[in-house]
Amino acid sequence: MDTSCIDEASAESCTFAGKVKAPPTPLPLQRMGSGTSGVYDPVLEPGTEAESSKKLPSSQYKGVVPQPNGRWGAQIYERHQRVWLGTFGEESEAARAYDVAAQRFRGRDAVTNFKPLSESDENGAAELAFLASHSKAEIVDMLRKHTYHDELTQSRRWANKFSNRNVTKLLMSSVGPLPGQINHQLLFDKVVTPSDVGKLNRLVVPKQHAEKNFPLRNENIDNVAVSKGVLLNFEDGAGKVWRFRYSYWNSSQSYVLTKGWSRFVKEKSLKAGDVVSFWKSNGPEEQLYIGCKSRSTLPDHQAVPVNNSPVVVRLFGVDIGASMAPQNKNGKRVRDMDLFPQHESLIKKQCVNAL
DNA sequence: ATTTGTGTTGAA
DNA sequence: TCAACACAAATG
Repeated sequence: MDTSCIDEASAESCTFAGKVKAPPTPLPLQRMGSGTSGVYDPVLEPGTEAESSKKLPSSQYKGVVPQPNGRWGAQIYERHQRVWLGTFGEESEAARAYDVAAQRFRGRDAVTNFKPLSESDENGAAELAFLASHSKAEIVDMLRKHTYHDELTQSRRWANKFSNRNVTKLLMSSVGPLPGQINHQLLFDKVVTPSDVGKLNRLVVPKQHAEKNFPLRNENIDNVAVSKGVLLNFEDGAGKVWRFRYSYWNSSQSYVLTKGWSRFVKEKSLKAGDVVSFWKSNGPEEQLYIGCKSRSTLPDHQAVPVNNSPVVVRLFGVDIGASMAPQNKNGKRVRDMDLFPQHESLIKKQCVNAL
């Protein structure tokens, strides 16, 4: 594959790098793209296309394409590249495969063919958690091998032994709350500065995010904004609650987390450049969460690399860290996940398992 | 011999 | 981003 497009950094520059098709190939010209060409639905319909070995019947579903042999292929696009999701006998089956991929790749607001998963529904929540606990590559692999349903069912087995709340915590401890996708909404990330982890014992909360997410009741006394500050509780991935004093510093005109912050920095071994993330639960409780990762935001939390807490490793019944062995239960060969190179192997430090 | 799924392109 | 088309690579 195009290994030149492995990480975000080279994203743009690699678009077609190293693959330069010599001459734009003077192809047999006139070839139209999308089926919008003329009319395609009218006459040729189900079953009757037998005679037409010409045009393949386009699918009514998104992400589904016809195969020469009458079967259906599913595909989804990710950063200018097609990710093949496999072939299926039923058009709707391919459509469902697309839906699964779409929700894993694009989150809750992905456009789907059928009813999207809902966290409000018991099974929906379980499936979302399942999706969240597997890398894109793993999900795609399951779809291509048609083992998604089985694996999902299997995961529900052990999941039932835990309360939803605990499952949520465990998931967070392994991959983080999955911004915008599952039960927690990402409020914002901040790459901590040297002073955020230095002797000042405070974290500057970007004004924009502070005012939007952490409203501070400022009583205006005599035209002077006065704020006593408040205590905010944040839960980390391990379920530990951190209490920080949150206030506004007139001197520097900035919002800060002070008392309690240094302990967090110390325990998580936060270093300048690491990323601290803040989430809130979607429910009515409005619980706040905090987590951190080393270095810049990972594009896709992905399968958690190397140092997982042993607890997590056992959790999913699959080896999260070392992408599943390149072979499924059927013992069939798997064209390994050099599929989408991505950047699943970035190494993280303490922050990860501390999450 | 078939089927999968990649290469490519035009359109949105 | 997406799907249509052609056809080479992968499978049985």
